[in-house]
Amino acid sequence: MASHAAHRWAEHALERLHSAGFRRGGARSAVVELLDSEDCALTAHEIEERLRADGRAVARASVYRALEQLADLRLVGRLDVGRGMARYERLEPSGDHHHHMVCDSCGTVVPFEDPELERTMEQLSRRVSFAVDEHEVVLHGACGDCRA
Amino acid sequence: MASHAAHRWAEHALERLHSAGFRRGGARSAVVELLDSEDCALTAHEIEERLRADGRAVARASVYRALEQLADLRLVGRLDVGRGMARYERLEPSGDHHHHMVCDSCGTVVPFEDPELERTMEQLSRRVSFAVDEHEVVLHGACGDCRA
DNA sequence: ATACGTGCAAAGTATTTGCAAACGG
DNA sequence: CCGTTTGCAAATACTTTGCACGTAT
Repeated sequence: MASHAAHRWAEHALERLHSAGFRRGGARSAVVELLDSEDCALTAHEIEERLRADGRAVARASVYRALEQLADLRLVGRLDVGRGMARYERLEPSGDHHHHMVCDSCGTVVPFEDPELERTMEQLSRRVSFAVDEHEVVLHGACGDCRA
Repeated sequence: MASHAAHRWAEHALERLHSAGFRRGGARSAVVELLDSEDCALTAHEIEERLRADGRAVARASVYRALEQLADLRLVGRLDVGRGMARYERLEPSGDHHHHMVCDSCGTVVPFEDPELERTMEQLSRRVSFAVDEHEVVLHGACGDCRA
């Protein structure tokens, strides 16, 4: 899965955690490694599940704690697609990011990128009264399979 | 507050509920009236609170049940801005809608409209693999007060 | 009169927190 | 060694559900 750029995000993240004064514990590192290997947002439950499947079981509380710390350092993004549970994914230091489509019948979450959308959001951000530092776009609808 | 168009949304909603086979109960009607008088998304808790303040106390469960029914009929929209609780607001039959800016330090939610954004979203919706029937845009950042 | 609607209390789910034991630096 | 990190279990917060009673039609 992790076929992405030069120095993996995991390295960057662990480094940044270290420089922020965090020690290198097993649970947190496992969460970082897992997020590095996934290209789209996972729920805390999915993260716990996959770590257990990989033989690196980590307590649920530790997953949440790691995600909170990572989110505070802006190393991961928290995403809400309206199914009662938050999703988390790594944030590229480059600022590169995607948005999400959610199938309201089966729940599948699919990422998409759109430069035109980014351009519009950029301009919009300058026009509004808030100091915007992040934006989130979610499309709701039916995926290919569910249109049948 | 409710200074909006011709026949109020409340009438439209109650009518539609009726034609969908729902009886005109007190709790649900109170929720409909309240949503009619508010121009932006409220949490279930805020709705319960305001109804109580208005002397029309409604059980929490009834608030949730009413909101679910209204959402199913697409009379209200459910919105998640990432603070652990859902927000609800009326949906105009015309399709007119706004999006939201969330202040990450104080939690304030402020609505905004942007025709250019709508145009972009419209085009984007035709370009993707899903059959999109709704979209949601959330800007995160700092409101005027919190930038101090 | 007969279902549907409502309130209350209890059950669920997702997430957070307290605490003692394990561990990194 | 000492303070951080972790796991476990209990606590919280929001939302849903079961049931008995009230109410609209």
